[in-house]
Amino acid sequence: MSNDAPNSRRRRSTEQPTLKQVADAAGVSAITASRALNRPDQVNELTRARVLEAVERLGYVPNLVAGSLASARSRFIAVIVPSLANSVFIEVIQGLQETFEAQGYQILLGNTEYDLEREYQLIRTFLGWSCSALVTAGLRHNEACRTLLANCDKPIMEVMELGEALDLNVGLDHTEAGRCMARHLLERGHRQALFIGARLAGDYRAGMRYEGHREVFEQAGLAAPLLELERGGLAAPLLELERGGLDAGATGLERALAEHPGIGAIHFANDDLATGALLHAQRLGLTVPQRIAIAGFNGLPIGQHITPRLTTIRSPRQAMGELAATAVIRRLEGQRVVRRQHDVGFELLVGDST
Amino acid sequence: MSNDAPNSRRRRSTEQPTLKQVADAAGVSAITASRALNRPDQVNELTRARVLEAVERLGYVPNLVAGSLASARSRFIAVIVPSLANSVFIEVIQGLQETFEAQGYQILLGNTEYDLEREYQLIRTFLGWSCSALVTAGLRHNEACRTLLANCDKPIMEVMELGEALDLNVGLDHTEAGRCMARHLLERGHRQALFIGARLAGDYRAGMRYEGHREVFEQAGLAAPLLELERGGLAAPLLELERGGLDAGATGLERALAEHPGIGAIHFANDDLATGALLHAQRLGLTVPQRIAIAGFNGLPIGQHITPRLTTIRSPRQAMGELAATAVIRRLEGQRVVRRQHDVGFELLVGDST
DNA sequence: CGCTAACATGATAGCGCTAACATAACGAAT
DNA sequence: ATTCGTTATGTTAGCGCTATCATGTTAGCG
Repeated sequence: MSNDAPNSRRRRSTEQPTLKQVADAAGVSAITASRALNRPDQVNELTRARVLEAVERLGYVPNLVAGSLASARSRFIAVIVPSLANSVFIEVIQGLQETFEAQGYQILLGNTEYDLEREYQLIRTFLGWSCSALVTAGLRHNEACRTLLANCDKPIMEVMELGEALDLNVGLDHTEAGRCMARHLLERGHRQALFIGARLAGDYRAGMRYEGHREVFEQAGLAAPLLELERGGLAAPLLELERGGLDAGATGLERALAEHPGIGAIHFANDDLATGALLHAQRLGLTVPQRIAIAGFNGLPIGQHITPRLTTIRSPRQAMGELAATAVIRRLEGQRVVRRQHDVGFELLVGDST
Repeated sequence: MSNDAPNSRRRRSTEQPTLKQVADAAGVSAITASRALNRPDQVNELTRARVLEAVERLGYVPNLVAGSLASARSRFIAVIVPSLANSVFIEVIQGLQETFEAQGYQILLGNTEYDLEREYQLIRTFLGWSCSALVTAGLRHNEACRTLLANCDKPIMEVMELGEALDLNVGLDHTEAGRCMARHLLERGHRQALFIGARLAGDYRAGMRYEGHREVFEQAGLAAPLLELERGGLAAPLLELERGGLDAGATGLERALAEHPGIGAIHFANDDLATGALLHAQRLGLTVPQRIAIAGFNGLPIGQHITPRLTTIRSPRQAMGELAATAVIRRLEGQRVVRRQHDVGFELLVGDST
């Protein structure tokens, strides 16, 4: 039928039908077929029906790579997190994914493993895929990253924490969260409180919570000792933390009792550690909160199911993802974004462990 | 210098430098620059150095979309899971991601939300991105999916469970796991055991475990009652399960006591439910395992930290992801894959709750 | 009846890269 | 000197799609 002259340099890879073949089958030009699929309102209804019928009949699957190249748009959203082992990031990803997928965007997930150089490489790769926007967990990047992000002229969304953002920012104030819990401990009469975290160089948001905690205690004229488990960055080989921190929490409690005999309360950097410690305290026969008070951070379900119920701080993580995605989508659709920065806040859950 | 005649139809979108510009800057042809970046061994060392220098100087970021179109390869791996809320899938994803990323592959994550039609749409999209391979959680697909997968001529890896797979398969035998736990319960003298699951139509692997459980009990001449919480598919709006099943486990215990007064043991479909029930039993003052024995499935850390320690079955989920990725990579690199099917097995963790 | 606007469709030329083939230079083997 | 193989590089022609501009067709209007 059509021009099948065996051109010397043909190199079609798959036998997948192309848009051209669909168009021929429907008796229209390629561009009309393209419009029938991507801009239905620009095409006559009957024409469109014929194209869709041909698509169905031939089993056509659009080549999105070619489409992206031609249009220089990709509907990819780069999402970069430091870890998948921490449920906190998973919940944010869930919120992002749900919202982006509903609008036809595809997430490209990158895991830096708490390595800023790795983040840079991921961003380069994702830019190479002409992603429409980038979402990163956290505000800390290395110099190369920051340059790349600043020059790429795409929406950048930084989530998890608030601060001096490159572009858009949805998160919460971790220092304030630390202050909040510290005030709660003081209110409950705990004058001797220890903050326990792990690898604060990597988990720097926990470090910010400690700063808030310290500020409050020092303003009250009290000491604010810190006990850091597995010091160092989170990129170091994982030990106890690998399994979610429950073991590390137990270890933390032991070390607290040994190294800070007078301590009456422990403010843990997260609920995993706090839960591990609480369960361990029960094994040791220590009453919580009478002998030792325990506080956490994150508001994980498990903390609200154990007895005594864990005092902790909950942040709306899934909502954070949803809000972030919504703001990015607004921007992509050309609407002016009113708020570049959005504080999602947090909630003190007063349990029976303090 | 070069031909800058203003062609009428120019439509370069970004100001990003192209490979051609890098090549010009390095004084070589575009293809040489391409080879310098992608096949370093095919290019003279000095030439390559000049190209890399130009890349650095111009801040060139390769356009992977164009590269994929030209080569009809994409280094994308489609990974399709039914949910991100369940840590079980996250762990598999972790194993996959780690292994694939190390080999330069990028994961495209899709979430079906337990909807087989959604799975079909995702697969179409991912095929449109010329993904190199597809990994799906589970063996159940609808007809359209199966057709698409069978005809796409790419490695297909099905993980989580073992059975009649389309291509490659890494997983474990859930029916056997159910049998294993049932035998354990019988050994411990529990003649009156109830299986509690939730939404078994969606979580059909739990249904398989129940089948194994039932088989063993019935062969012993015993009843194997089933209590299904929130009956229906997992795509239905989530209620208690939303928060991970701890609440649902408590509810399950209550209902078990009310509806099956004589029951002495409960075999839960997973550790979330079992942990929720165990903690609730403590609140109710029921001794575990004397008054009621509790078993789970998954081997989550929390189950091993509560008192009494939860009897459960652990499967190597991260390793499953790693093995699956390794097999897919082998296939992609043209090596013959010896085992199309790999049983990763499971491990009975005997705790103090049975 | 001509003029314009709105709609529907098509021809052409890229998007930025790489596969396939072509060429050149050089030493080793015949 | 001729042939061959190896290595390094270049020329050309796409990959499959869509942006851009052009054209045709119909309706609306004074």
